[in-house]
Amino acid sequence: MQKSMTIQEVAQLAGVSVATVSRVLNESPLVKEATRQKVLSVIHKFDYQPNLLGRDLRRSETMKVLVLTPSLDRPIFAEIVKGIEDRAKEDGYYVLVCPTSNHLEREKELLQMLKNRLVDGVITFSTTLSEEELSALGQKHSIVQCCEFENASYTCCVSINDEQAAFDAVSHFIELGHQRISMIGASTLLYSERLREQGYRRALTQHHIPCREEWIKHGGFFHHDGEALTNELLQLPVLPTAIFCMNDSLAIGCVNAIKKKGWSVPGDIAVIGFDNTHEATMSTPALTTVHQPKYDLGYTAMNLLIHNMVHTEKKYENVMLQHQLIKRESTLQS
Amino acid sequence: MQKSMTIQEVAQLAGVSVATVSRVLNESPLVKEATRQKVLSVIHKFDYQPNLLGRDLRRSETMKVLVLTPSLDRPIFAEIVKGIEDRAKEDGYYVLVCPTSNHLEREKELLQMLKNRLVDGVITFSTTLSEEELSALGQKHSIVQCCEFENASYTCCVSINDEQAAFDAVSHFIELGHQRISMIGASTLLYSERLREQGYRRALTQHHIPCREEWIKHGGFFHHDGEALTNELLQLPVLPTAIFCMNDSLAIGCVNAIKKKGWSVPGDIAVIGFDNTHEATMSTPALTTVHQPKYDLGYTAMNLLIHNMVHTEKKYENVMLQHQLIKRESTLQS
DNA sequence: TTGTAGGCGTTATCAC
DNA sequence: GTGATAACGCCTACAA
Repeated sequence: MQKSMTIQEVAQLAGVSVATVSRVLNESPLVKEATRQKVLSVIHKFDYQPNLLGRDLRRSETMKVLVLTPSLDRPIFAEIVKGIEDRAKEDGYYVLVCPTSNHLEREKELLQMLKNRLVDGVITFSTTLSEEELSALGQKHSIVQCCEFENASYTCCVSINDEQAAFDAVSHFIELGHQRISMIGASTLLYSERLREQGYRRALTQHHIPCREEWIKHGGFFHHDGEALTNELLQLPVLPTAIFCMNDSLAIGCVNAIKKKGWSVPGDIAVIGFDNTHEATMSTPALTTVHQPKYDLGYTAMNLLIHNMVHTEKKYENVMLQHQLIKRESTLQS
Repeated sequence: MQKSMTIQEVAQLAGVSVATVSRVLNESPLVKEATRQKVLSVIHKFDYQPNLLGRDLRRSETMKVLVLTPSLDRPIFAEIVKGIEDRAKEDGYYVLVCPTSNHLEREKELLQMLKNRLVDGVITFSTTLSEEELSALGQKHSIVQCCEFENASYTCCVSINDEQAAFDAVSHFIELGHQRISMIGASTLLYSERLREQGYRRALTQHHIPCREEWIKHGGFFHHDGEALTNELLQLPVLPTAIFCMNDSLAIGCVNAIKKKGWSVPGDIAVIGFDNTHEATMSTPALTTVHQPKYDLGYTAMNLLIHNMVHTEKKYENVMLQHQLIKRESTLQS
């Protein structure tokens, strides 16, 4: 990059001081209209672009927010990020998305940006940080966890009530007469998934249905994981008649595995997904699934983050938004 | 944020000058091991974190690269970004992903970060900028277009040969005996898509098959777009026996629409997709599709970008990587 | 209403 | 080897 114009040169060319140029740049009302025009004309003539590094350093804020996402190809994130961005725009923040691949080292590198004052705050979907690390970070900096979280003090979180959502889904199966209900998920490391498993167990217990450990499987986030896990289930001596999946991608893979065996959904086995992404309606049969208010989750998370970035006394709170069970063909009473 | 430790305070506590601390920070070899240890012990004791805004300002480089993507929920981008990130890591660059929603205004806001020296370079998938704007920008700054591009001077681009790729796909249909071949895509505004349409027409012409304009449809990127477009096709008086789709999501929607009408793929209508994302193998039938070397595209794009960020004499070149037609069930000879 | 000047936190060029 | 010190580009009291 060749060296570019500075506020000094603009000042000189306009015959005013740098302070005045700065005032014009920041739309200060205490600049005479005539000088303002003079300065603006120079700015436009030479297409002067302020170097915001100078401003950021001086103000010690960057108006940038980092969004840490495990991966870029999970459909649920796209809409959450929309919510984040819309709220960010209201206050002029930049939103920067960085995938971590769920890799601890990578995540720490990215979190360095916060410590190094390169960004003002972070929203994270699922962290690999320990409770202590997160608490320590949360005391000094602004961090909000979204959807998925590590339960720690000095920490903010916006999510749905995962336990209840799973309870609702499994209860729906039970109401339809199912007794042999399986559950497949991505990873037991996820707090949200442990909560959902609790909800799953509570629903079964409440209806005096015994819980079979071999019907609970974990293995990944994607289509092929759902297919693989379901294939494992389908080799069991006693087969489930219903499968509760931790996200819609898994559910699609699950449905596929069942169909490949020549069985039908929901005729032979019913399926419920999670998230209500657009995948859910593209599947045949369309998926019954737990709707997460994705846009609102993002918007709310950013809202909380902005509060904490702006005020010195942070609030550390867990916000829960409403979920909803969307009933579609994959659990239709036959 | 409470005011945090600076290099000055570290210097004082360690009983050395700021210059020495800076040297330690930057791993300069000309520091005596003893003083190095003294400084490091202070740094660790107080968990000093350098404010990189100061460094960036001083060095006038940020080691940050912006990736502009139309949306976050297009599976092809995830893997391209992996390639970008891996190359970036080799030279210590941060990669920041920002969705533009294909919205010109948003894109310009983001591009401001480049002009304002908040990032050192940009990789963009599809821009809404005009040829002139892009050329102007490309002269002063480092920009690489990836996969999708606006054909302008002072511009870099990494992609496959879209025209030839489409030609290959359609030729495959023709070899299988198809004569009534349709094509559905996202938007005629995309340069890549116009190229692919040329390839489509060339293949037909070369085999003396007339081109029917009503068999070419455009309307969006996603499943539901593919379904809607296919439904339009299926209402035509003369139906195609093969449909070439501009991406795998469209193809999945296309297959779905056909199956919902009670027809079979490839029995009644054969389908080819584009990109070879993981969706392609999850569909039933699995999709024949044009493979793009996604990771390599990203890696190569970042490589070129780094060259241009580092050297003052930029190279403006268009790199084409190899595509490949992957044959699967959706075009299987019945 | 405008200008002067100090400082944001760091690096880099000198001397010593 | 190490230490002053002048930038980097901008903002903002304070003075005028």
